[in-house]
Amino acid sequence: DEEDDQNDDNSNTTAGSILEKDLMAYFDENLNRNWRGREHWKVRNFKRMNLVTNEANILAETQNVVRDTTNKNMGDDKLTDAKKKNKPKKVLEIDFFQIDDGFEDKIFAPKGRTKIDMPIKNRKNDSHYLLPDDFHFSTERITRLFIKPEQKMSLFNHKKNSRGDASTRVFD
Amino acid sequence: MQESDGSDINTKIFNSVAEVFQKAQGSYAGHRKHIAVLKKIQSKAVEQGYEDAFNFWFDKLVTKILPLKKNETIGDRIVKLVAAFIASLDRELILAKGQDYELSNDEEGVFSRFVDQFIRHVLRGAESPDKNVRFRVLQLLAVIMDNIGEIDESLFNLLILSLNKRIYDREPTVRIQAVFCLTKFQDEEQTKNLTELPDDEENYEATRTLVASIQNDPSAEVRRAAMLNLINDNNTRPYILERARDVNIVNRRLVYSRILKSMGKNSFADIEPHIFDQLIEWGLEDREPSVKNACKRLIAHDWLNILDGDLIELLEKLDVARSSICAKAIEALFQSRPDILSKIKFPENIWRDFTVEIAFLFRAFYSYCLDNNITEMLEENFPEASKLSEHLNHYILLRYRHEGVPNNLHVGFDSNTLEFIIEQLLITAERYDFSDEVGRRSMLTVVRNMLALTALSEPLIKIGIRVMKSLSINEKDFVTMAIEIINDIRDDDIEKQELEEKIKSKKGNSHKNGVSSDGEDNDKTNNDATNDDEEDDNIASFHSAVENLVQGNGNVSESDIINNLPPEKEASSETIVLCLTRSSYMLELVNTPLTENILIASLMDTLITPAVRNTAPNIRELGVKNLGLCCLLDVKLAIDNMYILGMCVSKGNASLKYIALQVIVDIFSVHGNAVVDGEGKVDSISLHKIFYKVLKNNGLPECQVIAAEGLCKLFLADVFTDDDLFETLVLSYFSPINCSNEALVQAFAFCIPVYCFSHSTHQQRMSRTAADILLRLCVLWDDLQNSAPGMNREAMLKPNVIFQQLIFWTDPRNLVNQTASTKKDIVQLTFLIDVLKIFTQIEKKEIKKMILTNVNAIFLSPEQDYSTLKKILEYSDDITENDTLDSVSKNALDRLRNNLNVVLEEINERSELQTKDENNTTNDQYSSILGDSSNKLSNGDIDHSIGTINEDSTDAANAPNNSTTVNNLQGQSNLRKRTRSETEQDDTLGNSEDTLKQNTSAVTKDIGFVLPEEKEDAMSVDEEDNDSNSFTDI
DNA sequence: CTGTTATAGCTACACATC
DNA sequence: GATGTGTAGCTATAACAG
Repeated sequence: DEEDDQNDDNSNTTAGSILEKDLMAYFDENLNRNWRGREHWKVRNFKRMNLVTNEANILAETQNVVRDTTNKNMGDDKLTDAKKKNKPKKVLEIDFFQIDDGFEDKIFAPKGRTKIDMPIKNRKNDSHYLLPDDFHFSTERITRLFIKPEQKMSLFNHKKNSRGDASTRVFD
Repeated sequence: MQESDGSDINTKIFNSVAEVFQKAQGSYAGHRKHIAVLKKIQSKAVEQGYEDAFNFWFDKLVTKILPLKKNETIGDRIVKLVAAFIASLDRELILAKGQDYELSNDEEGVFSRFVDQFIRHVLRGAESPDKNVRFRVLQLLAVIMDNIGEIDESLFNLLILSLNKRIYDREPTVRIQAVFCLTKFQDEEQTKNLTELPDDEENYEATRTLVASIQNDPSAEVRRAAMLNLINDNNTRPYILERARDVNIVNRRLVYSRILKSMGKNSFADIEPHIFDQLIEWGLEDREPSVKNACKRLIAHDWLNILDGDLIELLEKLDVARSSICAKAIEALFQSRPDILSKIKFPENIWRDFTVEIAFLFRAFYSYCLDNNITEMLEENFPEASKLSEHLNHYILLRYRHEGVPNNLHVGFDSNTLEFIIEQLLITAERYDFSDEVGRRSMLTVVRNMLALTALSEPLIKIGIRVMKSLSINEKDFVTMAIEIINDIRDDDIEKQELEEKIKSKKGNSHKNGVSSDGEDNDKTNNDATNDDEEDDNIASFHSAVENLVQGNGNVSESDIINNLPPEKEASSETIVLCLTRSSYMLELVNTPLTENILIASLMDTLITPAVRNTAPNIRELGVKNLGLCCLLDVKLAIDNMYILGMCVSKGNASLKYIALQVIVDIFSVHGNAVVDGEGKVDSISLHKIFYKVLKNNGLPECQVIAAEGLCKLFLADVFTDDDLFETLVLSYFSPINCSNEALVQAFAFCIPVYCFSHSTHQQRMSRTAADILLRLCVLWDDLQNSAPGMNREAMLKPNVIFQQLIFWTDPRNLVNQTASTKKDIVQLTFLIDVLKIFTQIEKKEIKKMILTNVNAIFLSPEQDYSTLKKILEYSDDITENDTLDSVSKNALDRLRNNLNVVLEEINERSELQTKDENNTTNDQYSSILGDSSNKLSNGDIDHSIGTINEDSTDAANAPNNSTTVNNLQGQSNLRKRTRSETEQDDTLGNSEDTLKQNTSAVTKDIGFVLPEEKEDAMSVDEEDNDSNSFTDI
């Protein structure tokens, strides 16, 4: 616990120094696939930031790695086992000489009540399975001012300064 | 024929064919031989009068492979064998016919009977309940389709009917094969009918069916099959090419890597220009790198090769003058083909003969070299600045004056071409090396005089001003020059008006009072001609000005301009627009505060303020934009104008709203909250209300987007921190009334996660509001499901998905600022507590289930606060006891409770372990700080207290709060339990006095959210909307 | 250089299974 | 309808021939 305490302090100091542009790139990268929003987002976990390199994280990560590798080894064994079981089962051969009377009846059986057609509602789709227009929202876009695009606001690292002021900067 | 002989031969045929099949299933190796054998068996059978027997047994044996599932190698081999056999027979026949052989034994008849029987046979399985059979049947048909020769009409009809049924098979694999079959039945006639005949359910034309599939089939692979096999002509091409926006990545990529590539040179001629542009833009802007790369490769590799490396020709095809995406295209080109860079040369002799393509290449090449620091190329290819300015001047004169320049070379140049060339040169000039003073001065002269031309197009004004900025010594110099140009334009106009008035009054013409130029138009026979005259005048003054400047009399001092008092007459509205356009582009580049910029202050008085008050909408909008730009330079000015800007948003028409809203957001972005709430300032609440109003008004979707994007910015910057406003923001993301506003949805899809994950205070705000958001949306969804059939029920996400979203947004593991304490973060837990708290307000079993089944997505960890976890457990127990749940929900809830117990157990174990290990020292310390932990000291509490002593501000702020809220919650929970049971009893009696009822009624109000006529306060979380309407007065 | 072939590795999508 | 497994269709890299 004491270590945790220590690490907390470290993280607080290092975390503040993440560069704004790295943060912007981070969000742009991670939200690239989710641009359509709504039903199109996937629970894909955000790629964890590897920008912060404080002791706590290294510690935590190494611990995870240790656990992971042990797990992986176990899992690997299981996987390979499973694969070995699966692979040899493909020794199928048909005896074309064996023709019993009824075999065609099964194959050409009437569909009966089995549903072999697509539901009607799936046969037409107004979207035509096309993507919507892409408005390309990005950190670049939301940091620049509407009427003065050359001027960018600094969104992520303003916290330390003063609240309620977006402290704009000008990049030449 | 004797029976014994007959059955003997019959058996023989069966055995022979079966033997072939038996061997052929093992490998592809002997297929050639097998086919020869089969042919031999067949011809022998025919000879002996046993044609039917062969057909019978062949078909029967094929039947055996029909149940084999897709990709079963045995099945595939036999299918191949059949295909190869039939193809071989067909080929033989064609060959024989071609060489006019006498067909001795009716081979043609044998073949067509064989095919006929085979197809009829396999079609028996076309509607088999076994999907594998259906797949194999269609697969067999597909592979023989090319080689079936002529089939009779009844079979043809049967086949077409079957295929048109199977195109709607349940299984995608079957449909894919059906598509393959149908592609063989296309012809030109059908594609014509595509556009000429109306849609018809009973129309079984293959092309029409395929077009329906390419657009409507849910399976990407089916659409892909249709795309790649649909006949490619003028009628079908749009359907194929629109797949460049297919939701499936592979399909999109194939448009570039296959379709367009195979079209080769025809791509340029056969595709309509606007579609062509669109394709390139879609490709180069695609979110998927693989699609983007496919498009880049198409342009930079395939197309350039087709054109023998002729870059200029490629640029012609890309239509550089019209298409804005070309800059990206050529950048990709330079990147992937560095070899062509060295081949690009701009010799002196082509300088006066630029085409749009050369001009574009010139500018793109320059930018690329500059961006990539290829200095040797820069020195080699680009002239000194004074030369550049000369050339620029040459094209400016060509465009804006018709005489005095040798015309013969440029007879074909229209004004658009020239303007494009000028623009390219100016873009180059903006980043040119002007270290040579003579060059700088001459370019400055050219640009200043260009900007004085009243006929100058807006893009040229924009880039001209930018060039002037880059040429200026400092910002003050820049502003001085720009304002001088603006004043000159205005003064000239007024002078001209006065002159004309004199002439008119001399003529005794009565209609002079009509507002200036509008009246003038009547007198002019040809508007263009007059403009040109005017232009010639300008060019004359342009020349004299050049003279002056070259002689060094150029710069007018600041005081000169200020002393040049504004004339009393007003400039014409056209002139005002010219001035405002120039000033806005100037102001966009200015950063020094207004207090140090007296000239701009004067511009405010003479130009901008009157423009804002002007009645002409376009002038007023430009005025507001200019005003906004000035406000960005000065807080005081911003404060003074907040009210008027608010009025513009609340009372103005759509386009005024649109610009004023942007201005307000930008002002907040720059000045923060300093512009509101104070002596003589606008109330921030009133401004919030404006945002609510715009956000809710789906009649103006563009404004909604600005409001949403703007609010997100301001929340991100922590300028705005109001929970209710934030809640409204999130609600509008999920609201069904906004489902068709793509830009809005995308803005939120980007901004909300950025907000939640950028800071823990942001995530806490989401956590605080999330439960209420969820509740409101659940009610809304329920209502939507029960609404009139006309409503689109898909317009809204299901509550379970919304809940998942909210869980994701409140997950502390997604924060960017990952620290060791992240694991202890309880933001998500407090959200869950709130959800469990409002759980009883949800009435529908269906919705309860959707909530509970997702409850386990919450992140639990023994690092988290003990009492909070405990609280969740208590709520869960409460629900289990008092609610009748279906088994799925119950299981989910039990799992949550189980997990909670495990975690709590672990915390207990750890703390016990710790107390043993650490000999009480630290614990004593902390317990004395905690003071009240009378029950077993838990590790969670310790962690928490550490957080409190730490300087971690958020923890410090939250710790006490959380514990109190938790306590309150418990109280409320008990209270609520009672209320709830009472409610259940009272429900039938219609008692509506308790708080719960109040809540529901509040919620019912929100149903108006869906119904446009009642939408007024539907979305707004803000309760009293009607009190202070600061912006509706006046 | 350009194009082909072989190889391994990757990811979004499809399929199977419960 | 959520899950895990399988696979199509690349992408990258190298070696090699033309």
